[in-house]
Amino acid sequence: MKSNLILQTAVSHFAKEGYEGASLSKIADEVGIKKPSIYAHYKGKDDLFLSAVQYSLHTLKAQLAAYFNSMREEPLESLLLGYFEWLAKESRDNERMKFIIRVAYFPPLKLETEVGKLFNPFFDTMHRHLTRLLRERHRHEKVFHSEDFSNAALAYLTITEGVMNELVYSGMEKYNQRLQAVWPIFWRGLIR
Amino acid sequence: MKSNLILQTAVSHFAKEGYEGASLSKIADEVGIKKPSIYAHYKGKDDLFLSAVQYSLHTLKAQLAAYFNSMREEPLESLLLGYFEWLAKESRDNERMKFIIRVAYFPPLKLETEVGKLFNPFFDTMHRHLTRLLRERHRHEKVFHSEDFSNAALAYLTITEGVMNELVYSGMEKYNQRLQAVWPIFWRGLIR
DNA sequence: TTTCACCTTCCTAACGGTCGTTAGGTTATA
DNA sequence: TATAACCTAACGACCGTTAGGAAGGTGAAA
Repeated sequence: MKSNLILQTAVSHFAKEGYEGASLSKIADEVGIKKPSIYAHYKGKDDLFLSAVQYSLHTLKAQLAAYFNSMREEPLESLLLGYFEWLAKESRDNERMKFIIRVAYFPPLKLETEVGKLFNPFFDTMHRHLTRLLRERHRHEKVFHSEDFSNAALAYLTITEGVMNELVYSGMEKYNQRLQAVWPIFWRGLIR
Repeated sequence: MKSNLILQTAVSHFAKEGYEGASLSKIADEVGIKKPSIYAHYKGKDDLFLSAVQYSLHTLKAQLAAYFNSMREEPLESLLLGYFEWLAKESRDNERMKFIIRVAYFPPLKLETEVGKLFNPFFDTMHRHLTRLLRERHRHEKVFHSEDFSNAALAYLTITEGVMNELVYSGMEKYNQRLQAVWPIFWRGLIR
């Protein structure tokens, strides 16, 4: 499927150079075709970009579901902390995570609203599922200091983003450093 | 000073469109001059961009020093929490903060190393000053759970970045929401 | 005090290059 | 035979940059 190869190459280029910085010529070069051939698969640069966003979010969603499902039986702290390791492992080689973060924070101005329409439901779903997870765990075993699970989930997501930025920007070492700094404090503040 | 007006306009454009997306024509238009006139003040786009980074970091550094100095006598939690309010107020109208964050996380590829040379000392200084502040406060009054002040400072900075991203991306409302979610947990985890 | 050279700042015009995109044709697959 | 996938060629638009010159101010020499 050439169309999919174009998409993945595009993700990598958009991640590294941004929407404006990436060029269809260079994407086509890496795929091994000529620039106009891209138009046999996508309507234009915007279409390719939005398809890349959609594809990336869809893939991430599936991976997240798989992770949380596989950790269903684990203790809560292993699950929440393991998520960070999982994120690091997942985003080490592939550039999809970097692309997602870049687009979330700095979408191209002219596609801002359309990007938002793709992202906002994603974040809301994340928040909702996490809130439910915390609440259910608390029902079986009173682990938390507060019963405001929505805010606890939001706090967790905030920290996720904080260290994830460090991951895409400064690499694995500083990421682990940050994680080890912030997690004990956060966890201690969270539980009873 | 026309040269300074160009610089500030450039900051605003680079913040909104990124290095590749911003164009010298549009910057010149907003300043009220023609594009080649920029070359009377800066050697080229790269020079203008790096000057903008330097100027922004220099200004931020001065403002930070002023804030922490003015809060010298305040209780620690007021100082640390007030910093978030201060950040929000400072970055509401001006685009300098957005520019700084964007450049820190997604510098133009070809200027990556030079940008790093400007940013890394800045973050290191922040981390060092904050560590010292926490240690000194603890000497006068035992407030903290742990005595690893370096990691506590790092955790604080991580949270700062996490919510600050929310500020530049989603605006004031979601920023406050996140801050109110994460702060009580963080503070509870930090103190004895 | 005038003159002249110099420098800064701005301009118009134009350069080569890259961008995204389209037209139109070829080839292979279904 | 129709359609999808690719090609070459070329389009207009914009990019950063340079050349070359006009205007105005500054400061030293006459």
